[in-house]
Amino acid sequence: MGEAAESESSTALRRWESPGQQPRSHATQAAFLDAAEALFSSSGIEATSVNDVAKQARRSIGSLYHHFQKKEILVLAVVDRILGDLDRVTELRLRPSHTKDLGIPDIVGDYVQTALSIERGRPGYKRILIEVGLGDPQTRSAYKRFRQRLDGGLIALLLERRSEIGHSDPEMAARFVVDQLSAMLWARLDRVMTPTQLENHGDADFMAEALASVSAYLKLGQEG
Amino acid sequence: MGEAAESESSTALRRWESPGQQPRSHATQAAFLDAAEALFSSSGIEATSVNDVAKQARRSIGSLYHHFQKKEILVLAVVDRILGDLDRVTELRLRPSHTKDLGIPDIVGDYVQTALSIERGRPGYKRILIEVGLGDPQTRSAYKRFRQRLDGGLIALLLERRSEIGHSDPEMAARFVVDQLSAMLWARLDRVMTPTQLENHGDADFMAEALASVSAYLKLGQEG
DNA sequence: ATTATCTATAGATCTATAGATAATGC
DNA sequence: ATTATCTATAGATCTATAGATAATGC
Repeated sequence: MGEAAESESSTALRRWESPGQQPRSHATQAAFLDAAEALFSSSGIEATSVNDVAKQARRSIGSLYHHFQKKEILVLAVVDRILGDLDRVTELRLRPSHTKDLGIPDIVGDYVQTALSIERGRPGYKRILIEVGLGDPQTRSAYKRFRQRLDGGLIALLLERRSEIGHSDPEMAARFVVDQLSAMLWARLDRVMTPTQLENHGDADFMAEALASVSAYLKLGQEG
Repeated sequence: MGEAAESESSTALRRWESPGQQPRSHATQAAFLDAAEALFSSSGIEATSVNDVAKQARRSIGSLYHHFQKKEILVLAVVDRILGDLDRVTELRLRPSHTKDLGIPDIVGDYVQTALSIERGRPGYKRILIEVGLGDPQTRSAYKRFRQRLDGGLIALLLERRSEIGHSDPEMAARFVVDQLSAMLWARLDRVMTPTQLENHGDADFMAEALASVSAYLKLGQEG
């Protein structure tokens, strides 16, 4: 639990950070961030007024503006907190100690389960990232950096096990597989606007078919 | 070419439809719809004011409200037009005459190409459907009906060729494949917030790998 | 003395309407 | 006579600030 550990690898941006000398500041800021994140993810950012946020946080609008100079800065603070949390979770999962001695199916299974648990633990966070990212290049690239670390990490793990892969172009095949998995996960977890044909099947069925697909496409266990 | 044809199969809702007795009404309404769709898809609906729409359409705000009683009704009209157009395109593609004598790889290739051309011909339409759908169950179910017709159509075509499929559960496998393809297409076409590992590869590479994956997973040509 | 919080409100949108003017079609 | 369009603006938000009051920490 070294606090310094996150400083290097974080894709978060920390574009707000008020001086905040009194301890109660942290509780208040957290209350505003919690309220904002909840309202933003359920109703959208533009549809949420700063007064809604203050009301939900049981604080005044004046206090909100004392901590966050503009609505935009509150929004970016919410985004930063989300990206920072995601970084921390994925950093743990990608540690070599977690993955050594595992074959490709286990690695892929772990990736799928991590993704499912992240999304279910924080439903709607992507809605926020999308709404902000559409207008803010910095958020877009911060999110891309996060995805690149996560997906790039999985690709590296797959290519460390290239002896298991029978596909004639393992580099491209690994990238294709990562695209395929993350796209399907996104679709499966967005229950609002992306209907899927397998939504009546449980995670176990989904996972089994995903592994079968990856295994067949990569030609696992048949050296090329 | 057969105006009555669309009435039965359309998932569109036609919830606005002003009387519009004068011919010029149609041109004006189209100008408002064009302007609204363009602004909504690039800036978002909430961020676009009705005044922006009127300005872009080179008409007055009063005229806009003469044709569309509220902003909400303008929004729903834009959505209806999109869904109606999508219905028409996919209806053509799913005609039996287009698909007979084709094997599964050709069918899948055709599906992928149709999807790519739809999205590229109308970039950003999904942003509108998502923003409206998040708040409006009717739009959500209309879009789901459209997707169900399209994906269900592809599944039916695959299952008509079940003798080509070696997978032990062809029904589930067909559904999985459709989910997989549409998820990847969505990800590939959303260049804003969904980074992909294959974005530097052209459509030909993407298509080749997608077909290879489908073929390997379904075990095409190896009777189960 | 400094930081945090609150109430009240100024000022900037944005939606929607009223009412006058112009174009269309019987 | 009816339909379509325009200008001007009322009324409802919503963001952000001013200025007073309360809590904290040296």
